[in-house]
Amino acid sequence: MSTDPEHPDFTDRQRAVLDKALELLVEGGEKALTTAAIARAAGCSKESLYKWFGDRDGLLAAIVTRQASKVFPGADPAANMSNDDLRAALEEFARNLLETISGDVSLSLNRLAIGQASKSETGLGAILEKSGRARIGKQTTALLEKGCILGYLHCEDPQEAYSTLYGLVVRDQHIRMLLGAAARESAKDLEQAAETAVRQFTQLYGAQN
Amino acid sequence: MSTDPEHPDFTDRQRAVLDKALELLVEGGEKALTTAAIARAAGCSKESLYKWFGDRDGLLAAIVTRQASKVFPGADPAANMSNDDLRAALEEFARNLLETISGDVSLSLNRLAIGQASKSETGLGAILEKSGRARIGKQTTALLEKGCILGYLHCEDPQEAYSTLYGLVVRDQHIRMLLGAAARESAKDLEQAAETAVRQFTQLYGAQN
DNA sequence: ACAGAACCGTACCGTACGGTACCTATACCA
DNA sequence: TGGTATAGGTACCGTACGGTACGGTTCTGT
Repeated sequence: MSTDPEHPDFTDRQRAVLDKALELLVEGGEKALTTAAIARAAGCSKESLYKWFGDRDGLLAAIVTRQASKVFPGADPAANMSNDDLRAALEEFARNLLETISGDVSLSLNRLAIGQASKSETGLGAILEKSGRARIGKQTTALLEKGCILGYLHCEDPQEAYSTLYGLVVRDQHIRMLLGAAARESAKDLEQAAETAVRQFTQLYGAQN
Repeated sequence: MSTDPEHPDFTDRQRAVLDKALELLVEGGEKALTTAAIARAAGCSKESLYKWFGDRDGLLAAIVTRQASKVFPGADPAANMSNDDLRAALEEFARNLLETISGDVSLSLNRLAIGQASKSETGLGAILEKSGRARIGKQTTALLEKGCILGYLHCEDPQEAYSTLYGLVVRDQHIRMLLGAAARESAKDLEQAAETAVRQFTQLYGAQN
C-alpha cells in the first residue's frame, strides 16, 4: 500500500520527521529549513532524508502535502436545516477560516509556497490550493447550494457566492499577515469579524431581498 | 537634498540600476536577484552596489521603496459629485486594484516581501504596506467618507467600509495568483468583476437600504 | 593640464548549503 | 549465529553567493 508512487503515504518515522521539519519552518522561515538542520532536529541522517524524499524540493512538497492532508472534513452538509442552522454553519466557516489563515503554520506554509511560486514549477502552490482551499471551498459551496435549494439563499452561481463570502470574511487580513502584520488581535474580534461577514453575506444573498 | 538619510532619493543612475534589478526580479524571482546578476544586467560594479545600498537587504528595500513611490495619486476627491460619479469612481478603483495586483511587478514585489517576512525583520512588508496599500486605501477611504457625507452611502466607519470593498473586489484572487494561479483571464472579466463588486458594495452600503 | 573622486571589471575570500560516499550499529530473519 | 536491510553519524565535495580588495579608466572641477 505504500508502494504507490502516486499516493505516497509515509511511515510513522517519516511523518515525525516531516512534523519536525514543519516546526523548524514555522519558527525560522525557509532559510532555517536546511537539510542539515532538519536531520539534526529530527534525529536522522541527511542520507535518509534524500532516500525518503528524493531532494529538498521533494521534502518541501512532502511537508506541504502532509499538512494539507490534515484539513479536517468539517461538519456534514446537514440533511434538513433551518435558516438559523445555515447561518450558524456559515459563521462557523468564517471563524474557522479566519482562525486557520491566522495560524503560524498556515502562514509559514503559504509563505513557503509563495516563495517557490516564481521559480521551478514544483507546484507547491497547486498542492496547497487543491488540498487546502479547494477542499474546504468545495464543501462550503455545497452548503451554499443547499441553502439555495432550501430557499434560504438566492444565488445563481454558488461558486460565485462562495467567492463573495470568502472576500467578505478575509478582506485584506490574509495578505497583511503574510506581509508580516500583527498576527491577530483577540478571539473577540475574530468572532465579531465572522459575524459581520456573515451578516453582510446574508444581506447580499439572503432570500428576503 | 540627497543627504537626508531618512528620505533617500537616488540619482538617475541608481534609479536605473534599481529598475534593472526589478526587471530581473520579475522575470526570475528572488533567486535570480544576485548581486552579481544585478551588476551585470545594470552595467555597474558590485562595489558600487554595496557603496550605494549598503548590503543586499538595503538594495531589496530600495527596490521596493522605489516602486512603491511610483503609485500614482489617482483622481482627486471631487468637490461635489453625483451618485453616479461616486459609483464610477468606485469602479475605477476596483479596476485599478484588480489590474495592479494582477501585474507581474506587483506579484513579484509581494512575493519578495512575503518571503522576507519570516526572517530578519527588515520590514519590506511594512514598506509595501505603508507606501502601497495604505496610500491608495487612505484615498479611497476618504472617497467613501465623502460619499457618506453627501448622503450616497450609509456607513458608520469608512475604514470598515473600505475593508469590505476591498474584500468584495479582490476576493481570493490575490492569494491565488501569489500561489501561482493563472495571472488573469481577460480585460472583460476584470471589468465585470469590478462592476459586480461595486454593485454588491452599493447594495450593502448604499443609502437606499 | 592636473588632481581627485567616482566607478567599472575582475579577481578573490569565506562560508553555507545541497547532495553524496562511507562506515558503523541495530533490527529482523533463517 | 550469521547475513541482510535499514538507518544514523560524519566527513567530504562542488558550487554559488555575499561581500571585499585592487588596479585601471572615465569624469569633474579648478
